[in-house]
Parts: sequence; structure tokens; C-alpha cells
Amino acid sequence: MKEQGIELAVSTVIFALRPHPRSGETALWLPLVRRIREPHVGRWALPGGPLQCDEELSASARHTLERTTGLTSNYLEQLYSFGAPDRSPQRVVSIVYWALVRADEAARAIDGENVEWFLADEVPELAFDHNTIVTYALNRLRGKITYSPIARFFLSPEFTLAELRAVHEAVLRKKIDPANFRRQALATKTLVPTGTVLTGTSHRPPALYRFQVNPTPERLRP
Amino acid sequence: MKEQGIELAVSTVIFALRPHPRSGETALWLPLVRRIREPHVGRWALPGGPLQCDEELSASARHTLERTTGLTSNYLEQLYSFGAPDRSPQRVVSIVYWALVRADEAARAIDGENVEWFLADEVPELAFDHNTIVTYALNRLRGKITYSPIARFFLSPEFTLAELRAVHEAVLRKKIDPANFRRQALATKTLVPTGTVLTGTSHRPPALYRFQVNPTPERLRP
DNA sequence: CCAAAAGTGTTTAGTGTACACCCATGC
DNA sequence: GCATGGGTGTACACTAAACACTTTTGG
Repeated sequence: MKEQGIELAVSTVIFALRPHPRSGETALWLPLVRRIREPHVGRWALPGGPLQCDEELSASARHTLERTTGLTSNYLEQLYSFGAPDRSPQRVVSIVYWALVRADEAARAIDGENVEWFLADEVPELAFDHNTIVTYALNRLRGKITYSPIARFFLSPEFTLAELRAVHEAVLRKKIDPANFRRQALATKTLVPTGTVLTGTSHRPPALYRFQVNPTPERLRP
Repeated sequence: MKEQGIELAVSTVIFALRPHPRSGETALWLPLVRRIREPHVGRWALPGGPLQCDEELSASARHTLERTTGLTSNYLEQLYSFGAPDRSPQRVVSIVYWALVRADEAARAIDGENVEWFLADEVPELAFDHNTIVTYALNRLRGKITYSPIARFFLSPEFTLAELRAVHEAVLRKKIDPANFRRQALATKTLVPTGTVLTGTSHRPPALYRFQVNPTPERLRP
């Protein structure tokens, strides 16, 4: 009944939006770390590390995020736990989290010696089963953004509806009707107009919004 | 960077349908195990055990299921991983699975010395954070059954639409319009009429169905 | 005035829900 | 015939999508 020899690691899939190098349009990126130890030396892998004794699982993921990118995230969620016995000679069980980083923050991320950002849809062949994990995380992100207001975690506190829509379009990689998107976004009642508009555009100035900080829980409504 | 002292366990929330002892209606049940060791000796807890070196995570969950109930399951899915540092003096990280067991099988489950079945909505105060886990699993089951055809895993291969509906009603604890349920169930195209009916009822004999074994994937359709 | 994006209105198809009604069986 | 659940039809409200149209800015 010994379980000796099983290593427990926490990895994190970190998503951020940046311009696509060729088309210039906003696209999904994620940072990877080059392995400097066997197995899979030289291969790119998800950032992560062994779980510390006194560390929350989510704290470990947050530390990885901070260590590899110098950034913090407003959104961190557990993705899945992977642990096929054949992942490597020394068996490793990985508890994987995913995080969203704001675009303005991601722009000033520090790229360490062995850290590099890749287009989420063009990652190279990774170490271990990390390609599977990235695909899994992408599916979760694309699924969740359609029914949950997580797009906000890619944005600054104040934003226009066009910016919010651009996040959805970049993640889902498809054009969205601006008129219908506006109505659906406003129908959620989570958006609050700031009363100000964004000037300096070469067209009609769009209104600025922020997300509701404390929406009244249903059980407390009159 | 040592992670020594962290124990990795796999637990399983096992759901089955049985008659409610008071109302007689079908209700959700789950088996719990009485702890025979510190910490929390005497308390009820989710069945589980340490992960073996050469064991798949899901295999460990399946073994737990077999060991505690003598049953097998057609549906097993990873739920979440829990691991707050204060869960016990000896830190334990639990990877939790959930499983569905067919009603006819559950009826002949073996109840071991320290195993007892409880109504899913009336579990006692459990060891560790297992109450949280049970609530989490219940939410997942109730959420998933509304958009995924998992109700089938509670049923025998052949069943009537009334039986399928009864599963939904028992899990969600609410009455469902039979006419609308029928239409929605048939609209999924996953149900195949066997051509036979169930006789012996005191009313019009209902048609029997089975679930489509190999629905043609979309990419293969002409 | 023109271009461009913000923002509004309208039409259409589809879907979930409530409920009236007929059907087939045992008693 | 009658009770009971199986099974069908239908009207209504709500939602998503497509798209025409008006508004407001910079140049």
C-alpha cells in the first residue's frame, strides 16, 4: 500500500491576448518554459513545479504564474489532474490550473531566459502530455467564455463594448455581430456604464463600461 | 523544494438510485465508509485510498468502487482535486472521481462491515472536507444530467421513457412534463426504439428503447 | 459631405413550456 | 365503461440570428 515515488506537481496554463505577428489581429498566447532537466530536456513545457508542503494548490499555481511571467492574474481555476503511470520514468501526477492575464499586463511581462510566449493554436510539440493539456484548456476557455462573463479578466477595469467583443472574437476566432453582442452583454445586467465615453477615435465615441462589483445575490433581493 | 510528506489519495463519490425509505419514491444514494484510523476515527468518509505506483488515476477510482460496493460502473469521471494544507496533520491531496451505478446492480450491492448507504441529500457530518466534496459532486451531477445523456448509466440497457424520466426527476427532485420530456429525449437522436413494448402494466404498454451504441460522428456523415 | 464605428429597431426561425386531447391497456 | 399512464397536437413566450437603419464623431 506504499505510494512512494509519486511526485505531485502543479502546472498552469496561462492565457493572454496579444496582437498576432502576421495578421495583427488580437490572438491568444501562452508562455512555455524550456526544460533544462531530463526527461525531455530542451522541449517546451507548461510552467509549474512540485507542490510545497504548506501550500494551497491554487497558491502553487499562482506562484508559478508569478515566477515565470512576473504577472498576477485575476482569474485562476483548476482545470484537471493528469497522471498516467507512463508519463515518465519517475511518475508525476500533475494538478493543472488555468489563468487569464490582462492584455495591458501581458504587454509588460518579463520573458525569462527559458520562457517564451507562443500562439495558443500553434504550440510546438511539448514535453510529457502537455499538448493534450493545452488542448483541454483551450476547449475549457472557449466553452466557458460563451456562458460565463470571464472575458472581463482579459480587460482593464473600464472598457468599451467593442473591446469586450474583440476578446470574444479573439478567443473563439470568429466574427460576432456587434448589434446582437451588445444586447446580450447588456442583458446579463453585469455591465455598468461609467457615464463617460472614449474620445480620440475617428468615429462616434463609444461608451465606457465596468463590470458590476457586487451584484446582489438572488436570495437577498426583495 | 522537497514535497515529502504529501500523500496522494483517490476518492470516489458513488451515486445510485434506490427507493426512498419514507416516501418510497426513487432517490439518490451514495455509500460511505466508516474510518477506522485517525484522524477522524469513527466518522463517515468517502471511499478511497492511496494511489498505487503503477495505477491510472481512473483505475484507482474504479478499484475503490469495486472494493467498497462489489459493483462496477459504466460511468466514471474526474470531479476535482482537493488539498488544503490543513486537511489533517499528515497532508493529503485527494483526486476525486464520481461514478454512476445502475439501479438493478445497486440493489445487490454488498454492504461491507464499515460501509453504509446514505441519502445523497442527508449525509451526516463527514471526515475531512468530504461534505464539501459531496455537495460539489451533487451539483455536477445535477448540472450534467440536464445537458448530457448520462441518465442512461442509471438504467438497464432497455427502458421506457417513463423510466428515463423518473431518473431525471429523482436526480433533480422535481416533476417533469412527460410530453415535453419525450419530445426532447427523442430529439437527441440517441434513443432507438426496440420495437417491443413492456406488458404487464395496468394501462397502455409503453415502448422500450435502448441508447444508440455508435452514433455516426458528424465528420463521417455524407 | 464622407467614412466608420456606435447604437437602435425589426423580422424570422427556433426552442422550451404549459396544457388540451386522444390512445391502448387492465380491471 | 372507467381509470391510468402512454403518446400527439398546439398555442404562447422567449431567445438567437440576420440585417436594415439612424447617430455621432474625425477628417
